[in-house]
Amino acid sequence: MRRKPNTLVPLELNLLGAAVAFARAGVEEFHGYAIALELAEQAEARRLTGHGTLYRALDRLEVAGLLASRLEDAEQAATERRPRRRLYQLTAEGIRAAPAETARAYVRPSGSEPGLATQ
Amino acid sequence: MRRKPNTLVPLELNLLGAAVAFARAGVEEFHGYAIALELAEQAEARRLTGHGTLYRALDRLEVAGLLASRLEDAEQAATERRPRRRLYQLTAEGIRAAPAETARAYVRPSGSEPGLATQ
DNA sequence: CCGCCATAAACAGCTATCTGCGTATTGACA
DNA sequence: TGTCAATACGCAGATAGCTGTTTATGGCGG
Repeated sequence: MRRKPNTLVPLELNLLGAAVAFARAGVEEFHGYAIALELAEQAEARRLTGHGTLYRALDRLEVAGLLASRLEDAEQAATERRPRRRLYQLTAEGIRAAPAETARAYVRPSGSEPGLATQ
Repeated sequence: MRRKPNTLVPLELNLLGAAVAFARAGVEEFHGYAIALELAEQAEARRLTGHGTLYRALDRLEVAGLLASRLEDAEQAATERRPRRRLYQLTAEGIRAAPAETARAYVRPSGSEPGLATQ
């Protein structure tokens, strides 16, 4: 797809928007599978079958410095009897890179909350 | 299946035999997926579709005190980029409970193939 | 001896992340 | 403008372990 430097492909914009939406909702960190479910539920965007595309896009965003990731606490995963998650967080650069419309485009009005729930 | 106390069902005997075989081969600890692959390869026993049956049988053996398990080191799994394993080990009681024939039955000597052209 | 029922086994699917491979798309350049 | 190459995307499946639901089976009471 020979990408133009310093641009984001639609899926990346989408994910960045999702990250902003999470942040607005007070969720500092999110993981790939959560986004996969979200996208599947909204039936929006691609199917992301197998989630391979999604995880690779998240990787790219991290490499680009727009997201930062850490592995979740191992004990947490163990007590909840599930695989360990990789938790992503918006960086300052990521916030800058996400245009307002992108975030709005993702948030998709259900009732539309005008005020920003901070932090 | 209303089991008679202090007996093992075939699958459990099979797993116990596998554990003995591993121990004989110098492998102190093994994990469920490894056994699943082993069984699938040998095309022996049941299909164990989804591995659910296998993991439940391992659980039963642990509850019965014939196996002991621990979660693998989280860093180990992380550096190898795979889910964390549960590592099983024979207990003294497990060794006692595994009759010699069971172990031999599992090991299946690969030395002698009577008339079968391998494929 | 036969039916009841506890439970093992089979089938299906979830939770998470990641890799390999073929195809589609797109930016760059001639 | 058309071609080429880089790369995103979609599909498939690997890696591990675990749960829910139905079906099969075997021990035991009557």
